[in-house]
Amino acid sequence: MNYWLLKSEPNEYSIDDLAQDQETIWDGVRNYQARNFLREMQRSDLAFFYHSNVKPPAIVGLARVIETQVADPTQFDPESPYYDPKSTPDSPRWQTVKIAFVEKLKRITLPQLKEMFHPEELAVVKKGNRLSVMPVSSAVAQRILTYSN
DNA sequence: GCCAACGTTGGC
DNA sequence: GCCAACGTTGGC
Repeated sequence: MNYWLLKSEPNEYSIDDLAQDQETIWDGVRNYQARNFLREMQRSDLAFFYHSNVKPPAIVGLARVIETQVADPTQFDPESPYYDPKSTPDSPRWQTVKIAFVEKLKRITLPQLKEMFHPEELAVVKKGNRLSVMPVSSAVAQRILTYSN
């Protein structure tokens, strides 16, 4: 089983939104590196839910991957800001996953994460990192879970 | 609000 | 295929 980190701006979609919805399709990712990680995800993988673009940014919860290789529906929707006219239902360009709410965690802020981990251990503490989907090693994941329980 | 980092676009 | 210009992310 693998661990991941998913960034979201809470004014777009927060952990409370996920707690209310219980599950959601992680749509709107339009970065190839992030998509490649989404393609690697397997059912029952766990993802840390991270709030970005707020003060302070923080890990706030946990989600579980419940369905993989989901074609992002927004790529076919001309009304969506994520519409991709070059993508067809026969060969969708953007795959994602469906995730389910697991729990809210005791918040770990970015400054705290920087104290706990080196940039090589956890990409989200690296300066200038803009990737919205990234892997987390199980050693790092265990330390986060221990800290926030 | 600023701006560093970095991905994407498009002219050549 | 290079790279300058441009746009976006996201911490500060």
